[in-house]
Amino acid sequence: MPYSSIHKEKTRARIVEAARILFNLHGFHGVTIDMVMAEAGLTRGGFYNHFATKEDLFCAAVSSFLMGRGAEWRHEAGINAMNPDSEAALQMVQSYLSDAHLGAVQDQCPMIALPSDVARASPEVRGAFQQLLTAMVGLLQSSLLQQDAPEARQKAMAMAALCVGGMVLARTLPDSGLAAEIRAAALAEATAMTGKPAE
Amino acid sequence: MPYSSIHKEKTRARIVEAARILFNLHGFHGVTIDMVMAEAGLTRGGFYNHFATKEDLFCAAVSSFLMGRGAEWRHEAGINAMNPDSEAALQMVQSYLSDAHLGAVQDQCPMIALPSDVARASPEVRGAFQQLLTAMVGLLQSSLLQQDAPEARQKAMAMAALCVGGMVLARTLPDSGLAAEIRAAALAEATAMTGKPAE
DNA sequence: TGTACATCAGTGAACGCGCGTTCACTGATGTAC
DNA sequence: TGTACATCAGTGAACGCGCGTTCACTGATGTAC
Repeated sequence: MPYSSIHKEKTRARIVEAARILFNLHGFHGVTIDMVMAEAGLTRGGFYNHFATKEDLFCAAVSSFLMGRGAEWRHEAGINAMNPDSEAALQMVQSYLSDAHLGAVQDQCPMIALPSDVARASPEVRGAFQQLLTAMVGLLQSSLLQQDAPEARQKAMAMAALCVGGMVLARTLPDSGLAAEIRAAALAEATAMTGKPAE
Repeated sequence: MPYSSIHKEKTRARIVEAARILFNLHGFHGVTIDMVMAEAGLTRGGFYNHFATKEDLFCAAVSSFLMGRGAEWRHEAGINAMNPDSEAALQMVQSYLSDAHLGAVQDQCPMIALPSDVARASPEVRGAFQQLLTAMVGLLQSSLLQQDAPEARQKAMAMAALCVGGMVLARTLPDSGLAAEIRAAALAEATAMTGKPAE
C-alpha cells in the first residue's frame, strides 16, 4: 500500500477546492480539467484516478460548499435549533446579501454563481444543489422567533428565494448601482419577514 | 438590390427566435451555430451575414424576450401606469411563478433560464438582461396601489427578486415537490407585498 | 536495521471529436434598359 | 413587356483550435523479509 491512505484523500480535496473556485469564476463549461489540475498542482492525466467524469467533479465541488463556507456560516451565525434568535436569521440574510459576498466570487454560494449550470446538469449535481438550499432554509427557519408556527417554513423559504434571487440578479446586472438597490430591497423585505409575527 | 429589403430582417428574426428557444433549453455553451441555423431552416455559413459572433446572437436572443413574451405579459396583465391596480401586480406574480411558466422552458423568462450564462457574458448581453429586470420592476411598481409611495420601488424590486429567485431555485431542484413549495412560498410572500400599505 | 519488491498516484503524449469562424461559390431576385 | 445584369443572402467544405478522455509508463512510498 504505497502512499499513506490519507494522501489520496488530501489530493482529491485539493482538486475539489480548486474546482469549486474555478467553477464559481468561469462556470461549468468555462473550466477545463487542465485548469483544475494545474490549480491543484497536478497534471491532466491524474484526474481520472479521482473522478470518473468532469460532471462528477462538478457534483463534488457543489457539495463541498456545504462543509466549507457553509459550515463557517453556521458557526458565525451561532445558530442552532435550540437557540432561536431572530438576530441570527437577520445576520445570515445580511451576510448573504452583503457587498463582501457579492464581491468574493471565488467563495460565493453556488446557488448564486452556478444556478443555470446546475439546472442543466445531472440529477446528482442538482441533488447537491438541493442540499444547499435545504440547509439554508433549515438554518433560516430554526432561527426565526416563531419557528414552530405553521408559516415559519414558508417564511424561511421566501427569505431564501429573496436572498438567492437578489444576489443572482445583482451578480448579473452591469449597473452596480442598480445591483446594490436590488440587494438593499431584498434585504429590507427579508428583514421585515424575520421578526414580525406571521399574519 | 436583390431580395426585398425586409427579407433579411425576417430571416434574422427567425434565427433569433430559434436561438432564444435553444438557449433557454440548453444554455449558451450547449447550443451551436449549426443547431440554431438548422432550427431556422438555414445552413451554418449564412449565420455571419446576420451576426458578427455567437455572443451577438446571445444578446439579440435575450433582448427579444422583451418584445415577444414580455409584451404579451404587459398586455395580458393590462397594466399601465395610468391604471394602478393591485390585481395586476398579483396576476403578474402569479403568472411568473406558475406551473405553466416553470414547465414551458422554451418560453421562459431568460432571467430564470440563463442567469449564470449571462453573468459571464459580455456587458452588452448583461445590458439586455438588465432591460428585462428594469421592465419587470417598472411593471410591478406601476401596478402597486401605492405606486408613488417611497417604498413602492423597493417593494417592486423585492417582488422581482422573489419571483426570479423562486423560479431559479424551482427550476434547479430535482425534487419537484420542494420546488412547488418554494414557488408557493414566494408567491404567498409576494402577494402579501402587493396590497398592504408600506410600513 | 536495511533492502528488494509491489502498488498505485501521478505523468504527459495522443486520440477523437465538435465547435466557432472563414471563404470561395451559387443562385434567387430586384432593377435598368 | 421582356431580358440581361448586378447584388448579396445563403451554401457547404474546410480550417484551426481546444477539450474530455485514454493509456502506457514512471517513480515515490509502504511493506515483507
